[in-house]
Amino acid sequence: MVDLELTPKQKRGPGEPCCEPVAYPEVARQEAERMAAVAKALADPIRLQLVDVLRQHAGEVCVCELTPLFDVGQPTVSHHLKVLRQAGVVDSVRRGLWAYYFVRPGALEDLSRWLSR
Amino acid sequence: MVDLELTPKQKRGPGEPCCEPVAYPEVARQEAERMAAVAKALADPIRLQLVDVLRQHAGEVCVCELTPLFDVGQPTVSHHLKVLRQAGVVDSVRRGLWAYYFVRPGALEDLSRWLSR
DNA sequence: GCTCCAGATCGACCATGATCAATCTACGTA
DNA sequence: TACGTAGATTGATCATGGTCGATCTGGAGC
Repeated sequence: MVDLELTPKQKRGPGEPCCEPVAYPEVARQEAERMAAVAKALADPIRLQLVDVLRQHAGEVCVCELTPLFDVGQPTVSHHLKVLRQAGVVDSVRRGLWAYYFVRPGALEDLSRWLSR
Repeated sequence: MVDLELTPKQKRGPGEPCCEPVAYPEVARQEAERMAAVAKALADPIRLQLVDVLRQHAGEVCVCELTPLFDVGQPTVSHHLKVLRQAGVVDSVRRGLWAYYFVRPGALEDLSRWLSR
């Protein structure tokens, strides 16, 4: 055990070391930032419920079926879907007048695996 | 296939049904809201990096080692740790002058499993 | 007692984000 | 062509949240 040279400010009582020095490599930082971006997209109750509904109906769900599930207006649902789409969590196809949303395959896997390390 | 009775506003072209009606049970809603609370706590880059650092050093890490890892002030780091603690993601013990934080065992499992469900 | 330090809390400031009313854009139908 | 509808966009409002400086708390040492 090496006796680290400490300035008076960092002086510690004998037998009371603070803890091991901690390093946080840049690679881990960048991965964490990507995970945080996905987590941010999921950090709203309505958005998480949207994802839940979409994946339970494997395939596509029309926006006109999603909107009445929540007591917010249609523009708000549209906004939340946009946030999810920009985060790469969901995608959509237009067919006629209607827009169909679906969870992008594997979109949640990275975060799930990161969380369970 | 039952021909649903539609008001003129919901009238659809023949051969162009919107999609299957969607139900979202209350139980699923509540679970989603709990998941959203955890996701919210993880939705900040600094907080996710804090979690990352803590779990990589299995055991405890002193706040005085965490603070210099980020270019925000000490009160801000303290704030983020508080958010994580209130969400049940981390916990802390005080020992002497120092506070040691650690990831609560299994704290991230629920969200991870929900995501990969 | 007093002083120093680690960490938490407070108060204020500012940026972000959720929401809605109104409008716009396509598309389908008559 | 004109009209109605699904959904996206705009702009404004209001709440939330990240940040910092200053202060407070409590333990350790003198």
